[in-house]
This record gives sequence, structure tokens and C-alpha cells, in this order.
Amino acid sequence: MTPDRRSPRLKDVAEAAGVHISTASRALNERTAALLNPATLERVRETADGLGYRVNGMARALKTRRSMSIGMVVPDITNPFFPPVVRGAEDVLDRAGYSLLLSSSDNDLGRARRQTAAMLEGQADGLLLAMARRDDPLVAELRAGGTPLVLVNRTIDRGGVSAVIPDDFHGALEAVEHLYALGHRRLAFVGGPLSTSNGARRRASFDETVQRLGLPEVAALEAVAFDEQAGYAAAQTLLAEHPRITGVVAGNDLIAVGIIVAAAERGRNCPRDISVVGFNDMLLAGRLQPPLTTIRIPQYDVGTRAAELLMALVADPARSPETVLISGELVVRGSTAPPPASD
Amino acid sequence: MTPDRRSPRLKDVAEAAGVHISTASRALNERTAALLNPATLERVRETADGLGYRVNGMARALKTRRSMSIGMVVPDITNPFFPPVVRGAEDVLDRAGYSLLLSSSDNDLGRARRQTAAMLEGQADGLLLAMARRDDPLVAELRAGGTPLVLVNRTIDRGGVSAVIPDDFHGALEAVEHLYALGHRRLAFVGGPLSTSNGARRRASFDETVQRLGLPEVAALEAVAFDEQAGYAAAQTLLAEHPRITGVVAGNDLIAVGIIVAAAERGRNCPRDISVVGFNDMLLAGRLQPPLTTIRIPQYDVGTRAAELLMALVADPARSPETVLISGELVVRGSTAPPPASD
DNA sequence: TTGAAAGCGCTAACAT
DNA sequence: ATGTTAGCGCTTTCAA
Repeated sequence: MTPDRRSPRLKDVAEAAGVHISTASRALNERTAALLNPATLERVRETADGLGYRVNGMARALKTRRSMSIGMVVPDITNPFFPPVVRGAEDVLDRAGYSLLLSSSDNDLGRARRQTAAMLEGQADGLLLAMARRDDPLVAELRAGGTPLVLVNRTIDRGGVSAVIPDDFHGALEAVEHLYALGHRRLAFVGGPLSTSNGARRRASFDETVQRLGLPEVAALEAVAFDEQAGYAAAQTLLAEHPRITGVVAGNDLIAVGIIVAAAERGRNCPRDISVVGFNDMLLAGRLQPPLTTIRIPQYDVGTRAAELLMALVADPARSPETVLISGELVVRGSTAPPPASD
Repeated sequence: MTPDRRSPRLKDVAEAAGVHISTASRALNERTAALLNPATLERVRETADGLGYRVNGMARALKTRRSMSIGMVVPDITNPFFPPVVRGAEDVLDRAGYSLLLSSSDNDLGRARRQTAAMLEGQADGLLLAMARRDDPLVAELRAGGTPLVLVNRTIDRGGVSAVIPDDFHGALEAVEHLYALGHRRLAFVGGPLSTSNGARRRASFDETVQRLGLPEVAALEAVAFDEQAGYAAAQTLLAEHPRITGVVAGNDLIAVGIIVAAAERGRNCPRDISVVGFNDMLLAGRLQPPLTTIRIPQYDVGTRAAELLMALVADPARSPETVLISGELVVRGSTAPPPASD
């Protein structure tokens, strides 16, 4: 009763329009449409519309070896740093006609490996990787495989791969100098994991800057993740072991929140008793209690620049790798103030 | 100099292992592996690994008519409501072996139409749509096309399609009753666009509840979007035209933030002079100034339930549509308090 | 300007 | 338990 063939194929369009299938193919392809007689072109296009024809991307991809999709792996889309980055990438890819495959790896190498494998099986034309560790074996594997690759937010120690990352060094320096300018002399750093480039670079910058400033009493801790809970846990230790610290540079805004909460629980108010500088200027950072002083990284731009770089790499796989540093700027709000008068 | 054929094909594996291509195919497919002699199976798998073989998903999809990918369209991944929803969907799909294609539509019908078209050309096996308006023509088109479809967060007025949405009615009711219990009698609603199901349903619930409670002085406004800026703009009007209002139910948390900011600019402190209830309990809602009283919607669960429903629908396209209501609960924090004493 | 034909890499009857 | 074969729907030389 239902002679319904599923969706119309190119062949159906060709027959309905009374042309050969290859003519129909040319008509429906921007690039080759110019070769056709305008009348034929018009006729084929109308028939296609009439039939509700939709090209089968799989068949096309099989033939052209291009899926027009890009895979992106982030540690966790739920971390407020990433949505604007993803959105930036999305917008660029969308304009270039690409679709975005998204995965959260939870910083689990096995998971990331499975996810990228699935993306590559699906013939993703390139990868945006935002979860790399400094010595990430997956990045090495993928590079060896020849996949166009751009690292986002975090990079690896041994270069050789394109990356778009924040200017960690400059950011942490600004944070320290801001606290110093307010009068703080006993500073601490509660950074993210040293296994990540931004964890390590912000830490290195902190160390160097406090030394340059000749600060006598400093502490540096490593939170196990870039989230509130890890910041909270690290701050417990910090506050217990270094009670005289008055200014803290946090690995990112979420860690900063964790520090502020931990301090409050010990009766130390931010910014009255202790100042905290965040990193990133995530969404709502300025509406928090207290509004966060932080290093603003233009997250959307990180995403667009990374996608643009990847598009260039897909177009020319021989293009040599480059690292783009996105600079941040200090945004002073309510979580920093001069140290307590007794100091 | 480079006899390099690109990546190995199934045929290469078969030849290297000394079996026929179809045997190799069976060996590399969970479902058919059982048919083989264990020794052959082992041998083929090892050769495949040795060669770094990776199945070509396009070729497989072309043959099987399944791409193992799902498309998801959200209004804007940058709105803090969506990341947990996306993450929930991602986790379920990942476990089922599916990849997720993500797009932000900016509530633009044309954009959404192009994005879903691209997803469908890529042969997405189903769609998760989080941007539907109550009369969305795109949903109708897609349904007509027979695509497995699940609406997320927002649904359409005329049913016939599966959806996973918050219990808007119950949520808004709880919000009103909370303010009433605190002593507020002059209430306002600053909701999201009435063109969305959650905008309309929360509004209807507000209207009904204030009427049931016999409240004499109420106001209801429609913010043009579910964001801070729209909430701020609507609140300007509200505060100017209804200065005696003491309690406000907001369309969501971002609108609530906009209201609180607008009130502060007019010298009305929240919660001292005016109480505001949000909706969703987005990330960091409890760390804002003031911590937001809100209706908590388990966002991650919305995502998992929607993905589960879609998986069921993909497996059995004849399955009849169902709507899953996810209930919320009131979370009392600092943005609500009894009305000013002078009241 | 259009038609003919080969084949992208894989799976799934069907045959043995 | 394994081999044979016929496409899936499309693009793209090559020929006319």
C-alpha cells in the first residue's frame, strides 16, 4: 500500500527533471552549477525543492572525503569558562559550513581517547582540543595520525601543534602586582593542576613575580581541579598553615569562589580580611558576593581564533603550527582591597 | 617516494590477515563477531590494531543508514541553564555510542532551520530541540519529515511530539506561595517571552495563583528574552509603574539578576525592600549577591531524560509521543525576606 | 553543456 | 565458519 521509497535520492530528482544524474549533481552544487545551462539549472533546482530533496551527506562525504564536521573536546561544558569558547568556535564553524561535534572528557584520558576516536571514525575534518595536559599522549597520537588539530586554552610543553591560549604569564603577573599595589605583602597562589599549561604557567609567573618584588612570605598550593570544590579544599590547607597571608591569586574564578567560601567559614571576610583575585572573568563573576576582581580573558575570542586557525589548517594541512596568545586584562571589583590595618 | 595509501581500509586488513573482506567486517563488528572462529577473530583484530585501522563511519553509515549521531539545538549555550542539560544528554548519548552535534540558534528560526537541515544532511539519527516556540513551524516541518524528535525545556502547544520540560506550573505556584507566606501581598511577575511554553505557563500559573490567594495588587510583565538585560529592562518599567510592589517572581534566574540590579539602581535593596524569586537554580545562583531564592530544576536530569527518550524513539520510531514533566523545588536563600515593616 | 561510468569503504543477504 | 556479490547515494573524470 505504501510505495513510499524513503527520501528522494539524487537519481529521483534527475529523473523528475529529465536530466542525467550527473547533471543534477552539478546543479545542486554551488561549485559546479556555473557549468550548466541556466534553464537546466533552474529546472533541476525547482524539482529538487518540489521533491523535498536533501543531499545525503554520508554519500557525499564518502566520495569527497570531507564530512564538514569538526570535533571539539572540552573537560566539562558545565564549567562556565567553556560555553563562551564553544560558542565562539560554533559561530565561526557555522559560517564556514561546518557542524560541531562536542564532548566533555572529564579530564579522563581514556574517555577523551574514545571520544576523539569516535569523532575521527565519523570522519571529522579536524579537532579542537581543550583538555590537553602538558604531556598529553593523546595529542601526540593525534598529531602522528595527521589530523588537523588546534589546542584550545591549554597547550603541551613540546610544541609542534597549533594552539590558542590565554597569556597566562602576563595575567598572573597583573594579579600579583594588583595585590602588591594595594599594599599586600604576604601573598599566596592557589592554582589549578600543574599538569596543565595554564596551571603551570600561572604558577611560574606568580613565583617569578613575587620574587622580583622581594616578597618575604609566600605560599603556593595546587588545587586538584579548576573548580570550586578543589579551591575550597586547597584553601582549607592554606588558611590553616599560612594564617598570615592577606592576598591570594587563584587559578581561576571557580577556585577563587572556593577560597572565599573557605575563608568565610573561618571568619575571614573577603575583602576585609583577605583579598582574592580570580582568573577568566567568567559569566556572573561581577554579580557574585563579593564581585570578583579577576583577569578577564575574552573567552568568546579564544573560541573564534581557535576555529579560524583550524579552518586554515584544514584548508592547508602543511601550514606550520602557531601559538596564539590571547591577552587578558585586570578587572578590579570587590574581592580585593587593602590589607587589614593591623598589618 | 611515498607509496602511502591514506588510511588502511577494511580490504587492507582482510588481505593482511589473509581472510575475505566480509570476514574482516564481521570480526570488527561486536554484533557479528560471535559468528567467527575465535582464532580468526583474534587474528583479524590484531592485524587491524597493527595497521591502525579505523572504520570509515561514512561508508558504514551509508550502508546501515545510521550515523550514530544526534543533533541538538539550544538557544544559546552561553545561557547557564543549558550546559548542564547538554552535559546530561551528552553522557547518555555517549554511553549509547552516539556523538552529539551542537548548535546555538539565538532563537532565530532561519538559523535553527539551517542548523537542523545541516544536521539532517549529515544523517543525524535524531534531534534534541531546546529552542522551540509554542507555535514553532520548524517543529511541525521536522515532525512531518519523520525525524525522531524530542523537545527539551520548551514544548509546543499542539502536542504530538515528545518533550521533557520543567513543571512550570508547579514551580511558579511555589514561588508565589513562598512570597505570600513571607507576608507579601503586592506581587509582580516578570516572565520570559510568552511565545515560549515556559514563559506562558509560568505566567498562567502566577495569574491563577495570585487570583486564588485573592491578592489585590499585581502586575505582570514580559521580558523580551530569558536574560539579564531583558530582565533589567522589564524591571525598569515595573519599578516605575508599580512602585508599591514588594515581591517579584522572575521568569528565570538571569531575569531575576536583572531585576535585582535595576532595583538597586533605584535605591531599592533586595531583599530589604523587595524580594525576588528566580527559576532554575543555575550554577552559582547561591553565590550571588544576594544568594538567589529560586525554583530548582534538575537541569542535568532534563538532559538525560530527553536523551533517553530520544534513544527510545530512534529504536522504535512508532513509539507514541510523551511529555515528561520534571518537577522543581523551592530553594530559599537570601533574595527573599518579609516585606518592609511599613507595609 | 550534458551523458557515461567508475568507485568512495563498507555491510548484509545469500551461497557454500 | 567463511566467501561472493550487490549495492548504499553521491561526485567526478572522461568522452561526446
